[in-house]
Amino acid sequence: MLTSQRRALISARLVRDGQIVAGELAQELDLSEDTIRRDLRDMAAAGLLKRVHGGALPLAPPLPDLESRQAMSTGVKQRLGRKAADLVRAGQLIFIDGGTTNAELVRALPRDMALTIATHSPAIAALLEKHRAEVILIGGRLYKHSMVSTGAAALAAIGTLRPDIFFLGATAIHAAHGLTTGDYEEAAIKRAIAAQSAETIALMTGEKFGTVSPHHITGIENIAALILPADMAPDTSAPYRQKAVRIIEA
Amino acid sequence: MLTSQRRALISARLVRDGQIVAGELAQELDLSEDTIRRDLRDMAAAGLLKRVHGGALPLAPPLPDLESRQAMSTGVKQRLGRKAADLVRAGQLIFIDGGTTNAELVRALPRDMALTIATHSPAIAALLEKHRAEVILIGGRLYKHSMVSTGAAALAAIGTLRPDIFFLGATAIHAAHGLTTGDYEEAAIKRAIAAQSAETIALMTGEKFGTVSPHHITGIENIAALILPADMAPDTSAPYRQKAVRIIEA
DNA sequence: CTTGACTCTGCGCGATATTGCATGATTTAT
DNA sequence: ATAAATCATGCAATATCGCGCAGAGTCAAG
Repeated sequence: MLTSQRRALISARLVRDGQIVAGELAQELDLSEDTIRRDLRDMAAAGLLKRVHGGALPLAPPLPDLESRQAMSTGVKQRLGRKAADLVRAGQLIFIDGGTTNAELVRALPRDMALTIATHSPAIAALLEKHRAEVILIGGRLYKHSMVSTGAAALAAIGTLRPDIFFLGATAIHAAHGLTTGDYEEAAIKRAIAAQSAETIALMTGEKFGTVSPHHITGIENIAALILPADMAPDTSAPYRQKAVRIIEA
Repeated sequence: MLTSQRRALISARLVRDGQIVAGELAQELDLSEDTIRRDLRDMAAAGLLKRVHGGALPLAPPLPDLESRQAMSTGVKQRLGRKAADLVRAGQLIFIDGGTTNAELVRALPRDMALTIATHSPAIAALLEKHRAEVILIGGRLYKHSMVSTGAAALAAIGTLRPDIFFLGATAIHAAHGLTTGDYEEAAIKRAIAAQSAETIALMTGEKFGTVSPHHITGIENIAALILPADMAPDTSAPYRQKAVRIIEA
């Protein structure tokens, strides 16, 4: 790869991602970090970017929305959300759990798709304003930590639904202990939704693998598909591949 | 995440939220609280914010924010919302209708007040995340235009509540025709909530006065208080003053 | 064809920066 | 008044940095 090509790529990435992380780019291009650092140093001297510890930033900050979203490194979650959206078919009733990863799923859903979407997360419901889909909001007492409806009212409302797909978010996943979360009520709700649904699909970011939280949701064998980042360590994801779960890499 | 990005995020949050809570931000960014504290300490030393126990505050009241908000003509809604918030007492159960004016009411509510707040608006519910109040979310089919729960499920859930105050939003208000709105289901829901509540308080911006929408909610005589802008034409508000309604000017 | 100047790249090294944890002090809430 | 939360500090582990050096490739003059 030519130097000028590489520098053009750096400029393009700054526009696209709003940031450059020297170590990541070196690994991606199979170059030493020194080379990237030299590029960044030179380009900073040429006034093309702002050098910071760990990488570089654009001289003028990008759009506020883009900034805040990518600052929180939602790239992984975006990829998971897109893969999940690919599994949805027109006419289905899908249930979407709370959480920022599932929010990315909503953002990835085509706005004009004919769907019925149920959720117990007000944040997810609010995101669906511009979508054509019919939205069923599950009410109840809001559990403050994860901001989803819980309690008897929520359980009763869920009992009337038979979703085709339940997109599940959990706090932790472990080969032996399955999917777990931190709150008793929250776990009960997720269990109830999963029991009503034809299939449950879990979206999990890498740091959750191999960890366990106090309250059990369901075993891995009850998950129809597990969506996880493609760049995970192979031995981390190996136990789940053996459990005959469908693995989707994003 | 790059350090300088994180600090930029902190600055952005200070403008947006008017405060930083160290523990919350640490959890959200998956960092130790020490790192956030160090950021706040350094930024305070650099004169970018004011360090306080538990987090940080902006140095000066965020003028640009206020400016841009009022440029979007939400200034009136903010004033209405503040006056409405003044009517709330600790320990009460209040029901908050949907809409941007009621969103300002939520923003004006003290975050640490002991309350139970019911709402059928996912947007209002999402705003209450940082509040100490218990939140009861009314579920149902989301009516897309105003993004509130409607239908039998919502009506049933409302029937179990006896709110002290219902903060009502409506599309139109007229001395003879009372409060009206554009959707049949929405009107039915608002009627049901008002019927359950000890008192109903309406927040109305100036342009709604003297107008009528197709579906009737309730008459002016059933409104305990009407909060309206102070800078309205006197003859516009005169008919409502004569109806023995309590008028609160904001 | 050979040689030398030049550039680019990767590696090693010591210096610096960042982060998380432990500890004891301080503040806040109940 | 007591418990819990928050804080500052020191320390150790890790990441990143800048610099010098050497090998590989390029190019042009000899």
